[in-house]
Formats: sequence, C-alpha cells, structure tokens
Amino acid sequence: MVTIKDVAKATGVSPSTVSRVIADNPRISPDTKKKVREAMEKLGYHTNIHARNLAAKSTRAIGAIMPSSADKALQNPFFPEVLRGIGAVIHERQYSLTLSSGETEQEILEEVQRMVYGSYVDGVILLYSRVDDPVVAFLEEKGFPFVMIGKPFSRLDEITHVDNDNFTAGKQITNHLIARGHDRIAFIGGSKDLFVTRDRESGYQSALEDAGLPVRDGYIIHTEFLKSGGKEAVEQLLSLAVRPTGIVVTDDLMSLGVLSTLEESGVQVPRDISLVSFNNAYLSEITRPALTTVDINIYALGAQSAMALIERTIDKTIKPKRIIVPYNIIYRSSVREYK
Amino acid sequence: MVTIKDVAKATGVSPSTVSRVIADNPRISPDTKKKVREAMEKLGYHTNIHARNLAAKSTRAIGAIMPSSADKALQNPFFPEVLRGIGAVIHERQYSLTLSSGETEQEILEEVQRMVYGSYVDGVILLYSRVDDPVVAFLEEKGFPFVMIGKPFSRLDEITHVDNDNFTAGKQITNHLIARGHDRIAFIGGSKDLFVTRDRESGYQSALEDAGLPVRDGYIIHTEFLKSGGKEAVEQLLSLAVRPTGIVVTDDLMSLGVLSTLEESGVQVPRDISLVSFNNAYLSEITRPALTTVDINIYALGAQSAMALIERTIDKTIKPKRIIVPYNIIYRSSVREYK
DNA sequence: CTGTTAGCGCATTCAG
DNA sequence: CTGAATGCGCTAACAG
Repeated sequence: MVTIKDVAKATGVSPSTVSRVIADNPRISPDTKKKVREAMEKLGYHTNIHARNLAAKSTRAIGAIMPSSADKALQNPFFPEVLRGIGAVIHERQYSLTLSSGETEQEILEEVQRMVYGSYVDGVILLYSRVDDPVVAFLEEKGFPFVMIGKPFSRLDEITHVDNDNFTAGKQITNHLIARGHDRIAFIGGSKDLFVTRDRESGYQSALEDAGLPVRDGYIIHTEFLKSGGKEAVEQLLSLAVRPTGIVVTDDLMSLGVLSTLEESGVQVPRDISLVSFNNAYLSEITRPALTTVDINIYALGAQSAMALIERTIDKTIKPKRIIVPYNIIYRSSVREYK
Repeated sequence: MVTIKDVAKATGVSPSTVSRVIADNPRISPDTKKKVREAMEKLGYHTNIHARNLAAKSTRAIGAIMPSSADKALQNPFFPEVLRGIGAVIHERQYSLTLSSGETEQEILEEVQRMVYGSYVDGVILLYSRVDDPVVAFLEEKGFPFVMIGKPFSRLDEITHVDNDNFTAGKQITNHLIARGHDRIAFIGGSKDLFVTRDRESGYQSALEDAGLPVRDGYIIHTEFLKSGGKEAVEQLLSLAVRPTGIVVTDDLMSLGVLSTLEESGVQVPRDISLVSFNNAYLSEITRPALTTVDINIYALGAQSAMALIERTIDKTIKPKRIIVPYNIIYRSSVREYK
C-alpha cells in the first residue's frame, strides 16, 4: 500500500505537505502541489479513509436507513429511485454511502447505533417515517446529524426533512377528477400511521369540501401497503350501494393492484371508474391504461436530503429546515370525463 | 467518545486486555472477560471501526456495486430484493454494507477504485454482469475479493459467482407452454449482451428443439430492457403472418408492458396468447392476469453472494466457485391450454 | 509556505 | 493469563 510517506519521499517534501495538498490547502505553492500530485498519480496513491477518519474525525460517509425489510414495501420502486438521487450527490461530493438494512425495528435500531457509535458515518438519512420511531429518538438524544425523507411525527421544526407538499398534491389531483365531472370520488391509501397517507387524504377531503361534495360513507379506505394488491379495498368499494366514479390511490404500485382487481370485477378503467395515483414510478406508464399520477420527484427527494445532510454534518450549528420538493401531475389515460 | 482505555481504567486492566476480550481471545480468564464486558456495557463502549481497521486491516464491510444508474433497469424490483438478501447476512455477521452508485460506467469504476484503494471494504459484490466490464478487470488485476451475481463473461472458473440455472429454467418454462399445447412460441428478452438473456433463450430454443418445434422467423426479439415497455417487441410479433400463441418473456417488469400492449391491441391473455415470465417480482401477482413466472429466488441470490464473499475475504486462498440457487415455477393465470 | 511533533483508537508483537 | 510498547496512515497544531 502506498502511503503519504511514500509520496513525500518521492517528492522530497514532508508527509504533512502531502497531506496539505490532498486537502488542497491554499498555503501550499502551486509548484509543490503539482509535483506532489504527479507523484501521487505516478505511485498510485489513494488516501486511506480509516487513517483519515481516525485523525480528522470525519468519515465523509453517510448512512441511508431503509425501512424494515420484512415490509413488502421495500419492493416499491421508490427506494432504488431515492437511492439513485442520494447516490448522485454522494458521488459528486466524494462521499460514500452505507446502507442499513435490518429485518425488524429492533435490528434497524441496532444498526443505526452501531453506525453512530462506531463512527461509521457522519450523518444519516431516514428513508421512511413512522410513529414513535426509536431511531429518531436515539438520533435526537445523541444530537447526531440526520435528515428525514417525509414528514417527522413530532418536532417538525427541529428535524430537517425533505418532503412534498402532499396536501396540495392530493387536493390538486382530486380537483382534476372533480373538474372532469366526477362527484363520487373515493380514496385508497396506505396505513393511516403514515403522514404521506394522511396528508394526501386531507388534500382529497379538502378538495371535496371546496367543491361542496360529500365524503361518502365507506369512500375512504386504508389498506396495508401492498396487501393483496388493494384487492379488498376495491371489493369494499364495489360492494357499496353507490359506487364511486373516481378513485384516488396513494401509490402507483397499489394502483396496479387496484386496476387489476377493478377490471377483473368487470369494471373498466377509465370507462367505468377513473383512477389517479401517486409517484410516477416507471410502471405507471406501462400499465393499461397508463396512469394519471403525480410525479413527486423521488430522485430530487433523495438528492436534496443528501445535500441537506452533508451540509449539516459540515456545519452542525445550521438550523433545521424543511425542504419541499415540487411535484407535478402527469396526465395519462386513467381518467375520463364523467357525464 | 468512550474508548478502550476508558473501560481498561474502569476495570483496572490494561487496554490490550480489553482489546482481547473484544476479540474474544481464548486466553483471557472468564472472570476478567465478564468484568470487562460489564464495564463496556456500563460505559456504553463501541469499537471504533476506523481505529480497528487501521490496526487490523479488516473493515468488516463489503461493497455492493449497482449497475449504472442511468439505466432504467434500476427500477426493477430485483435490486431492493437482492439488497435485502445481502443485508440479512451482513447484519447477522455484523458487517456493514457500502453501496456504490455511479451514473456512468466510468463513475462506477472510479467508485470501485476508491473503495478498494481507500480500503473502504474487504470485498465487493457485483450486482450486475456485463461484457468487458472494466470493473471486473480491475478487481481481478488487483486480486481484490469479489463475487458476482449472474454469470461472468469470461474466466467462469476463476470468478466466484452466484447464479440460477437459467438455461434449464428457460427450458422448463417453455416446456410448460409446450405441454399445454402451444407450438408457436415466441421469446422476448433483454439485451443479448446479458448472459441471463442468452441462457434463458438457449433454454427456450432447446425446449423447442426437443419437441421438434421450429424457431420461427421473427419469433425471437431482443429489446432494450424496459424500452417503451416492450411495446415494439409486441408490435413486431403481432405484425407477423403467423402469430405466436405463447410468449416467453425474461422479466416480470417487461411482462407488464407486454401484457399492456397486447391487450391494448385487442389480444387477450391468456385467451389469445399465453405468457410466461421470470423473477416473480411482487408485481407479477397483481397483474391481470397474474403471471406464471419462474421464481429465481432473488433474496437467496443476495444472501448467498454475501456469504460467499465474506468467506472469501476471510480466507483468501479459498477456491473460486459457482453457486447455483434453485428456482421454481409459480403457476398463475397467464397460460391456458391451447387447442 | 513547509517541516516537526503528537496523537486519533485499536491490535499485536514481545515479555513476563 | 496479562501488561507494555509499537505502529497502522493520516491530520493538526505548533514552529519556523
């Protein structure tokens, strides 16, 4: 392994000088910088992060915490896409990314603890958000830098988080249905413990309200995420005396299941029922019909959170902030004019 | 930060003793072990990996290399699932996982180089496999431990890899179609640069051959993975004078697109055309019809590769091996008896 | 602008 | 069975 000493020797300078040119310290003459860099190149020098970290106490690594892998939700294309966003800034800033899995909540907590205590990373991004998360509690207690994708369940103003304006998005997409003549609109969301669900649902309700439309009995359904593809939800809806003509579904993958169940039951989309969805996953353009969905810009969610986190790890006095990434609606073929 | 010295002091032993109990060195008396461990617990000691690595030259970390993120293929649920498999053994063995992104092949190579030169990880898992991969060349040249998921393009016997028997799987699933009376069977695969595609295709061909069935002109189509959801592939197939009655598609996500295009063109699955697929992603059970698909056990692919890699990093003299994880066919509703 | 000196926290000789 | 000494590769004062 070629070390800083080797290049020092080869260049005829001291190790600390080499260290300085690595850090691009401005008080080093361009000449020696050049010389040293050439030697580094020639010898194939690469800095050993462990040594650096030990000395400097900065890992230039961040951790991404995935939700419990027991959760089927992991199969949601959301994750590769956030990871891609995070990865982009990670790479650009020459950081590295440690991924935390964990099958149970307990395991996740343990991994996070190992990460922070073992000084594996400078900060952490939570890729999920749940009620009473012990991980959040731990991180806050330790004063360890972290940012959250989604909305924290408490101390909103004290936790840096990156989110969409899900309320407005929910409202707008519902309004789209209303504007197309729908007045019996149902809502299928994931667990109500999730803020995404809640916010989108509130937006949905608000849209109905503004339009003077009632929220009918049985028109709001929460289903375990991915559970039997929203089959039960659809069945409930279809068993209603007055069926909806439009449905707002909070996730594309769920929509796929909803779509299938609907058509299996002989109701056609959008002929009989219109569907709008969220996330704009790749699959939403290849379903039949292709889904009108709100693109929440998952990539940006990831990239922004990484940037915010890195910023925080560098300057710990920085104030917590909320970052809202814009969404936009992609109009496709799952909605039709009603009457 | 509580160090080894702190617990040494608290216990009245020397730092080296503490180090030894951490390593569970057998030549330490049970008594002192107990004492030291209690102190560690009490003080909240956690070993600093960077210090450990510097001294011991083992990171207990492995790197997972994703394919180019420019590739849409990243949205394939394959990745979360392998990662879940890898994560499980990582966690169990108390290792950590570094994820490498990278938008271009060049970036990926750079990241891998940084990982190995900077001694970020003890070994690396390649989550993809392509022709003439400079990453593989680099890893081999450096003699750096790595395993590959899928089939290496050369030096098959020198690269430890974890794969399915895609040939037989392809053959068997095609036979399923044949057994159900189909004799005009087409094949839609991803890039022919991918071994998965090639192997599955060979299996398909072999099945036809064994059954004395011809491979008709235009019946084998390669399409860029995910490209417009296999739309063009289907259109080509449908424009043929003699249409197939069955199609073998090499990936569930692609199947979704194929399914959509088929039905949009007015051909019903499985009434008019039967479909079989690969991977058994979650979505394959919620499409309409649900897909008959071969479950390649993605989770095991991940877990096995992690185990093999860890094994290799511990004992570098270990011989390269090929690990075949079993598949099994999941019969659902996308195939019907023909004639 | 550059060299010298000290560690960072831990594992590992080598003694005992 | 345990302690003392040394160094892993690098950064960070402190001098100059």
